[in-house]
Amino acid sequence: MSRTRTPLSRERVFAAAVAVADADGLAHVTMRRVAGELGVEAMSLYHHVANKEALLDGLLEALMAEVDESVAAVERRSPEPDWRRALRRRFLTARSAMLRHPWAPQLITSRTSVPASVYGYYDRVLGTMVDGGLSYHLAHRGLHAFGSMALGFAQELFAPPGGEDVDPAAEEEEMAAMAGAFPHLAAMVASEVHDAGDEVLGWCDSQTEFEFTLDLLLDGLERASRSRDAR
Amino acid sequence: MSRTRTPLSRERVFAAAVAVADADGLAHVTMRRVAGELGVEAMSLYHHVANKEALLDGLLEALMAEVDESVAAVERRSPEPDWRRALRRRFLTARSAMLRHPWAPQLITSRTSVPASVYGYYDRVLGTMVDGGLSYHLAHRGLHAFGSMALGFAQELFAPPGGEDVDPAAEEEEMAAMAGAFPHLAAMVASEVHDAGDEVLGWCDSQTEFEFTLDLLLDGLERASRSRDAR
DNA sequence: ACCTGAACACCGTTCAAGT
DNA sequence: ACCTGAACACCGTTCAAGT
Repeated sequence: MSRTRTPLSRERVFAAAVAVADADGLAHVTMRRVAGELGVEAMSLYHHVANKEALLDGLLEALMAEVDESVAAVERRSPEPDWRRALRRRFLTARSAMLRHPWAPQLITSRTSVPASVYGYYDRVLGTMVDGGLSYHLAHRGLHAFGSMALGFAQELFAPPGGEDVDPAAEEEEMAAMAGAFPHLAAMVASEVHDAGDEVLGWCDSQTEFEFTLDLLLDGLERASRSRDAR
Repeated sequence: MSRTRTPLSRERVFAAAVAVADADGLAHVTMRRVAGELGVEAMSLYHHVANKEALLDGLLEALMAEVDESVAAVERRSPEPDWRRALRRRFLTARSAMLRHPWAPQLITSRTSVPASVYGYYDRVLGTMVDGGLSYHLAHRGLHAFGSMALGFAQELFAPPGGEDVDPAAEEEEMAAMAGAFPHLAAMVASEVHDAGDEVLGWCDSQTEFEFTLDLLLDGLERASRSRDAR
């Protein structure tokens, strides 16, 4: 039994946190559980992270590192001079990275302070807009307009982030109640399902919706840039 | 000491939950704390709500009831036939209601299933678009594009929902680090502060940004509607 | 220096017991 | 029918103690 005790480190702690979140969802990322993943007691973690907040900050840092890598890889392969196309592709790349970690949106929205890695990412987004000819004023508005879309996810109210336990029975029940109580939604579902021929619960193609909204914002920003500077 | 024990009820429980959230933030909305607010033991709550999830669902229902009231009051006072102006005003009314409860965004994004009251609200938003001449297909895209903006809040990454404890020292420190490490963000802040003459931390007018993004989306939807149906 | 056991003050929730 | 006390299995965190 040569239990070669690899010494703990911040990196190992954060990697374990990612593993737990991927496997069981964000709610299971507890000091005790992450420690268990490393074959150690909960209290040992406190030698490497100040407290649970710091653990979650590190979890977000690890996630952003993965996003940054994905984005950099794509942009190295084929540089894109047009700012709109560059941002579009970058956000969709971020999205594909985020989709591998369905707990990401909930983690980001729960953080009260944004770690440096997120600032770094947004700094590059801003740089792309300014290099593309947008004023700082309009680029600033662009940052706000994109919001979390820059990181690859929209505020999807009817398709929650997931990662936690989703009750399909409750969802079914909601759908049934919906048909009776909400005439416009029911008519819309009927109309869209008719066009798509898809099954009822799969009719929202969030990838398509994401791209549609993104293009609405990109087009609007460019139009504002071409006419006069906004406001 | 005539402790006139008003009997518990779902309504009283949810109202107490709102009071706790308003006073101390969402994290303090616990079974024990809400019960304490009502002068009762935690276990008594279980006679009126199934569990904590149900308590949070009720909290959201109470919030939506307030939003619905605000919106209905405005729309009774002065009906608005134009769908864009109607939605714009409705979302801004929702926003002013949400701003009274800074814990609202976090509550909504944390919910894994959306309660009926939210469906009702979105059903009316959809109805407004369809009555305004948008196809169900485009109106569906509109619902996704608005996302949480329909409820009055954007995914503000650099101005977190708040309600919980915010550490001003840490924020100060982040700002200082930003200036050195993130050239584009630093230049943007400098440029915007110069134009506005405002203090450093107050330069993001989220009301203005919210309206700008909202108009970008409304304009884009109308343009898509006027040309041909999207996609 | 790094890890740990026991302890503290909290959680949500169950269950048998009170009125 | 409605409320409760004690208990259980969890949290994050502190602190004195081990190696």
